[in-house]
Amino acid sequence: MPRRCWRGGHGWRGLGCGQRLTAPRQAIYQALSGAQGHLSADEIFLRVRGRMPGIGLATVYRNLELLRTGGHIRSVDAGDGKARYELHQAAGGPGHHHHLICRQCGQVIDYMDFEKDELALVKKLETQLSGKYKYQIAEHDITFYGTCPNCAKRD
Amino acid sequence: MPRRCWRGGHGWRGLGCGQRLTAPRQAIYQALSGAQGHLSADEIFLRVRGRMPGIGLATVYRNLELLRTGGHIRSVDAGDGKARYELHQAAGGPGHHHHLICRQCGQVIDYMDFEKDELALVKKLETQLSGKYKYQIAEHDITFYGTCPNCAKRD
DNA sequence: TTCCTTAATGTTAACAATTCTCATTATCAT
DNA sequence: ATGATAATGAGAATTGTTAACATTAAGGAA
Ligand SMILES: [Mn+2]
Ligand SMILES: [Mn+2]
Ligand SMILES: [Zn+2]
Ligand SMILES: [Zn+2]
Repeated sequence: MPRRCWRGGHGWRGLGCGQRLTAPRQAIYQALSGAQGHLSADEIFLRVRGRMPGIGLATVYRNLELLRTGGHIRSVDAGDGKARYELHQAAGGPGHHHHLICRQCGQVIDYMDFEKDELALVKKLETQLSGKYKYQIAEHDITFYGTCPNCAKRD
Repeated sequence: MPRRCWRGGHGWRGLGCGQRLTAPRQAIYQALSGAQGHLSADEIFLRVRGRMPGIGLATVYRNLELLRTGGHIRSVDAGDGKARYELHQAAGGPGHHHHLICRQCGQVIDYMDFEKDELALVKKLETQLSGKYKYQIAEHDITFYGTCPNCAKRD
């Protein structure tokens, strides 16, 4: 008979029952926690490999997916063909924010300049859309695209 | 000496100087124009190949990129690993709208329920961000993610 | 502690979307 | 019509990501 697990042995919030707290997993989490977000899988791989030479790239991908579905991190598309990751607020990341992305160099800026207005509109839209299209809305994303001052210079 | 081109020979808005109006290019544009948006490169490829059996997939990719940088189309990430494309408003597409995407099946819904409120907020944000970060902001994207009624049923 | 189940790992091959190479074709300014 | 060269089609190559599989090790039970 399959033994049920009533309390997770380790204390990591979001790591479900049966999921183990391994060294690579912690290292990948710390890599994201250390640098401020928007790292790609291979950037994380290189950083972790500094302290843990034997780690495999597949392990990085596997754990990023696990952390993502576990709600610890979210992925960001900077338009350079590779997924980028950042810590969620609840996992020690920055607060709720949105992105300003340079179409030429891919720079990603976190901004939080909206306060109440934005939140109010988002709430209203969520209610309206949820009712009209019968969607259960889980999250939203607001992104502005443009040219950063650096790229504007050599244009 | 390189001859300069003062007026494009053909009349296609957005096709720059030196760019030629070829049959594949027109067919790809029409494929997007015919079906209502959110087609992937290989979906476009298959449709165009119906009327133009010799076309190559690389040609589709090349022209999608050209149409995109020319401002005729924009790409949408539905989360299924392949880029999807839709006509811009000015190119005969639907009006300015945003997206509601199902995380499970990838369905993309165009919505336009926002009217003035949203536009006002976006304008305000654009001004504020542009000033604060010295970005030239070209476009924005607002997307809500969730579960469509179909996927919610078999959950 | 020791044992056992099985989640997780590292290596490697496989994959799918996209881009590149290059010889050939076709557009269009002259 | 002609010539310069943008664009094409065929296929190989590249890239980000996932799958297979034999091996290791986390952590609950005894
Ligand atoms: Mn961010
Ligand atoms: Mn759309
Ligand atoms: Zn830039
Ligand atoms: Zn769905």
